[in-house]
Amino acid sequence: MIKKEKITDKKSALLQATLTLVNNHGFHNTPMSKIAKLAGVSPATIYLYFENKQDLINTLYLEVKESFSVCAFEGYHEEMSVKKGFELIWFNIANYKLNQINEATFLSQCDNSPMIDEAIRIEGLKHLQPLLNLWEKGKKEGIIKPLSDYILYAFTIYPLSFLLEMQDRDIYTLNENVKTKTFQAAWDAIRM
Amino acid sequence: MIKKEKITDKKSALLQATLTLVNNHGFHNTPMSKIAKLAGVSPATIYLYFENKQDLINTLYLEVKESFSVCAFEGYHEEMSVKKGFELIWFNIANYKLNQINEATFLSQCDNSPMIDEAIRIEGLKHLQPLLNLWEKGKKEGIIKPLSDYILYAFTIYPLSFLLEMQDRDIYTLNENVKTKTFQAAWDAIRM
Amino acid sequence: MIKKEKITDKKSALLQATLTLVNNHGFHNTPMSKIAKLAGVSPATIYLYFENKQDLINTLYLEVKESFSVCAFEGYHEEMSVKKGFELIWFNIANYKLNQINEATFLSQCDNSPMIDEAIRIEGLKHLQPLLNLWEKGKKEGIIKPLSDYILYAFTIYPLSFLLEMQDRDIYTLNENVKTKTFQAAWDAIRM
Amino acid sequence: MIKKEKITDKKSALLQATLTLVNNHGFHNTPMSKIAKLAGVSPATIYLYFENKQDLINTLYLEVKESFSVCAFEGYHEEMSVKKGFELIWFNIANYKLNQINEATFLSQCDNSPMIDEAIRIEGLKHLQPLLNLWEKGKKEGIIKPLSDYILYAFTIYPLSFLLEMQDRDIYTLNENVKTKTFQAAWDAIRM
DNA sequence: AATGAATGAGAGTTCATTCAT
DNA sequence: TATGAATGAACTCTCATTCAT
Repeated sequence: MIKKEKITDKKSALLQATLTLVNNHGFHNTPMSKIAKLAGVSPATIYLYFENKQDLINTLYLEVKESFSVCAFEGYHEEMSVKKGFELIWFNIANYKLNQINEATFLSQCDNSPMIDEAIRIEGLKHLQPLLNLWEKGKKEGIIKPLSDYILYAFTIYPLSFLLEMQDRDIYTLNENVKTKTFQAAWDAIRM
Repeated sequence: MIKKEKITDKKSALLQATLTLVNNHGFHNTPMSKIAKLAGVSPATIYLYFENKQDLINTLYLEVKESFSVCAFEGYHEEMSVKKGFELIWFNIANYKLNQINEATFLSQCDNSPMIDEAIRIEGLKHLQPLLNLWEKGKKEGIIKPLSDYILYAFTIYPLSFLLEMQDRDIYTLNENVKTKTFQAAWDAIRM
Repeated sequence: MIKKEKITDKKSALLQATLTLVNNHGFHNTPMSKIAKLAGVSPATIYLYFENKQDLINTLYLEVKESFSVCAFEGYHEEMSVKKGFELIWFNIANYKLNQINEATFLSQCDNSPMIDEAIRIEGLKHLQPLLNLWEKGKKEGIIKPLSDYILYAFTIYPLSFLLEMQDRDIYTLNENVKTKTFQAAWDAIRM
Repeated sequence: MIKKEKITDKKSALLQATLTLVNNHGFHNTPMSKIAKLAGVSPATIYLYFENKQDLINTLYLEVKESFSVCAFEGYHEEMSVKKGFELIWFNIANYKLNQINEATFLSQCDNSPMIDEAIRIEGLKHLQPLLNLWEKGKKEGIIKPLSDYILYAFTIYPLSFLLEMQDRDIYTLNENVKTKTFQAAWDAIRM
């Protein structure tokens, strides 16, 4: 029992260290040696838990993406109305991005660079399916504009990445009041 | 005169080579030696025109950003109505992003990574001033929602980066008809 | 008793694994971890039976060399005539090299590389003493050319290593008929 | 001109250093860093002249093999009688192996290990063709035993490798007189 | 006796940058 | 101005060996 916990300890210490360092310096400016040092292990130890640097990043990506998805759809069920459902999901995502800053920043970096293997990236995309289903329903009901999912995503969820980045750089911070107004913009963009 | 042209030749050959290589392989997978080879010069020559790799990237970034700005505001003058002005600028930017794919991809890469020095990035932002002025006017006239410029940007211009990336990866392509509908989404997001 | 057998079990499993792996991948491409895995034990266990990698190899070398010697002189007794005795030993060795391919290949590899400690190598040579005695007798009787044992060895036994290697690489295989003719060559080389 | 000589200088210094170190410590105990040090250059410089360690070894192998072939067939022409031709070649090779000890030892090591790529090894074999032709002629004339070239090689040329090794280890040295007698053994092995 | 986890030392290789010409 | 040659520093990754259990 103690043993297993310890193992998990080291593996997650490594993942955590990677998250921090990649966020602050980028993938290519994060040598394995620094990850090891921050995690408090020897560089060689990394290779007990991960095949190589790419595998380490991929694993971290999928793990964070998973935690993101869980947050994104928390409290959501398919019987909800389109608007209510979308509102719930949007705020879930917004809160994740603006509160879990480290994780969100990391996902942003990954999604905007060839740092993650294409196959892994695609695997990570599956998590959004419920949102796509919701949009489908909304389009059928004439509530949402008949646009490609890519466009709907681009004008509702993707903008949050920009706001996250602004917040991360201490340029601009959203408070709760503004967040509600921002949701209105997102909803106006895609509603009929 | 001839001499100066020649110099310019080499410098811009280097910038062009950098653009191509960074786009295709990323900043850290683009060694100076390859840039030199593609530009047809010796690695040492790069250092006659640029201080170091970072300076080369910064210079390229500012140059491309400048060309982007010129496009963005082509045909625009401050007497235009808010809606007309915004429409013009939005389509200018959309066309730039979807047609000048190389330049746009490069800007996207830079804006989404710590590859560009913060100071330089801020300098690049100044170019958008006319758009910010337009929004200011729109807000005063009650045409545009009273939101921070960052939010307005996030929900109108920034989404184009996502669509550019989709197009770049051959996942989704916008035709003219859809582009018009997409503009509608952007406008709906920020109009009162 | 059971205990001792078990120990022997593990030790010989390790030796066997080493033989296989070194034959297939060479000394330096055979990590201790792979030896352990193939033998079904932990890497640390190796060090209960052997001081280090070098000791493991040395031990294996001497063991195989011993089995080789047993084969080489099977059925031989000093009362035999020089020719008969030499013929017996030569065929014994030839059959060993061409049939016990794994062991023979391993010996060949060891003998042709600085992989084995010099002291150990010399110890392994002692096993050939009966053959050297036979040659001594042959020289005295005027049946065998008065050449150094090194030369006699070089032109009778050593060539078999080359043929073994050819066979190992599927380049050339000796059948029984050719083997007899080959013995004739060996004998002609050293007989008066 | 000076420049080209310098280039050749460094490349051949590297090849020479490799020869020495591989001879003394084996391929896998010869790190690139030591090769560089012995050649008086930086490790990175090696990669200006060779693709990687394997390429360095391959190049050296082919170069030495070439010099060996030149020696082996010096003074030989196809009009010679079988015996005279064989004698010439055999002594050429013997002298090479016993005098150019470094080169010969290196070739021996390469030929007896998977250190050289198979394709390169095959390329190196072509050099022996004149000897094979000579044997063919000898077999037709009924002067040489009708045995496979592999066997003829094993009992005439290959034994020299053993003697070379003995000499290299200061165990046994051939003088001119003995060398002649040794030739007799080689010739007796394959003549009718 | 036996182990899985852990590691320090070192391997091959790359690259931004410099220097002699 | 322009260069090809050269390099020191740093990278990722491997492995013989050890240690706590």
